[in-house]
Amino acid sequence: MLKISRITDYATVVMAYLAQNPVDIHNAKDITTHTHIALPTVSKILKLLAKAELLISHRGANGGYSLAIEPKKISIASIIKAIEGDVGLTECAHTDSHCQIEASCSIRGNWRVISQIVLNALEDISLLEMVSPMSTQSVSVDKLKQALSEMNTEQQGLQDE
Amino acid sequence: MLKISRITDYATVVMAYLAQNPVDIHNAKDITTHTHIALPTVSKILKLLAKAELLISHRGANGGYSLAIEPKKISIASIIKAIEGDVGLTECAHTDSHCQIEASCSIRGNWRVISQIVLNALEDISLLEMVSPMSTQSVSVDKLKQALSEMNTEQQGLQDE
DNA sequence: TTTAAATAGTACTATTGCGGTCCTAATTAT
DNA sequence: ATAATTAGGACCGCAATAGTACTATTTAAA
Ligand code: FES
Ligand code: FES
Repeated sequence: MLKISRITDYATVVMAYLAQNPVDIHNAKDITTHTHIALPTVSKILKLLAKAELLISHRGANGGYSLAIEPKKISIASIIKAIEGDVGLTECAHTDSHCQIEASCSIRGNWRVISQIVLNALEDISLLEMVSPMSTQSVSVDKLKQALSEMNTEQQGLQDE
Repeated sequence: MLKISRITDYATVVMAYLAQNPVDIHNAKDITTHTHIALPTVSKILKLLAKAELLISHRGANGGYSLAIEPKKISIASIIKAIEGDVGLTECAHTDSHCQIEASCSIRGNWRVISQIVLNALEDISLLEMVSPMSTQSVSVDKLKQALSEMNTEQQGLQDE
């Protein structure tokens, strides 16, 4: 259903929590108690985030994790990528796809473009924004829509030539 | 991995095929042979699309399906919705969510907003565009990105007040 | 130097969701 | 009447995912 896996969702929760104290080091247990996500799950998430270099891990006693860069510079897209690997909206859009109907499919390329558009949208939302509440009926959406329709008409022109 | 289910992907293929002959009535068998998607699967997809009123079904002998409205007016988002029901990027973003950490989760609202943004992007891509090839490195992406970053800085302002 | 606290890495299981199939009823042109 | 179709479910098996557990490694502190 065009959705992100739950673990990824949890990852954003964890990151959001850490973003509230960007400097401090938090260990897994601490994060568990504050986010109410099961300890093993938190642990798993933290490892993935560290591997993706969004977090810095501090091993040994008094260890834990801290943000690698400031919340403003961390995009939602980067968190998603950290957990889910490379993202494509459709199965077939991936490079190594072996879709059965691939031969007679004319829209694969287009899905790639669309994936990019969505990714770009997520790339431009930072963790910082995630922490503070967004305005639900923000002007932004209208603005976005306008930009998109402009882009569409332009493309239309390209296609017609 | 932030992906659309394969059936939805197939649905776009079916719709794209129909869009090439917007007037004609095609039955399931015809569509199967042209798209190379298995017959039962095609059948299933067609039913869903008809239920969502994207297609008109003609029952009985010589029956089949035809587009309910012109390709230009059919958005990718509407196709996705037809197959996958209401869309939300995260599990919890749905109304009837019973996420365990719901109580202590501060970002649920924001995920709703983000879902909306993505949806809007898909809302503005029509089936017509899906049929003709999009330019892969289109100017549009840059334009979109620009619009988004503008929107971000504006929001930043809102938050700081 | 020893101990305890913490992460790294990996392997495992259970469950859910999804893709795909099939069957019966209802409808309609011939 | 008959044949061709869609409507609407029920159904199953697989694969991906969520969640757990265990061992090795690292490091601060006693
Ligand atoms: S649907 Fe698989 S390649 Fe187009
Ligand atoms: S993660 Fe479920 S409500 Fe926020």
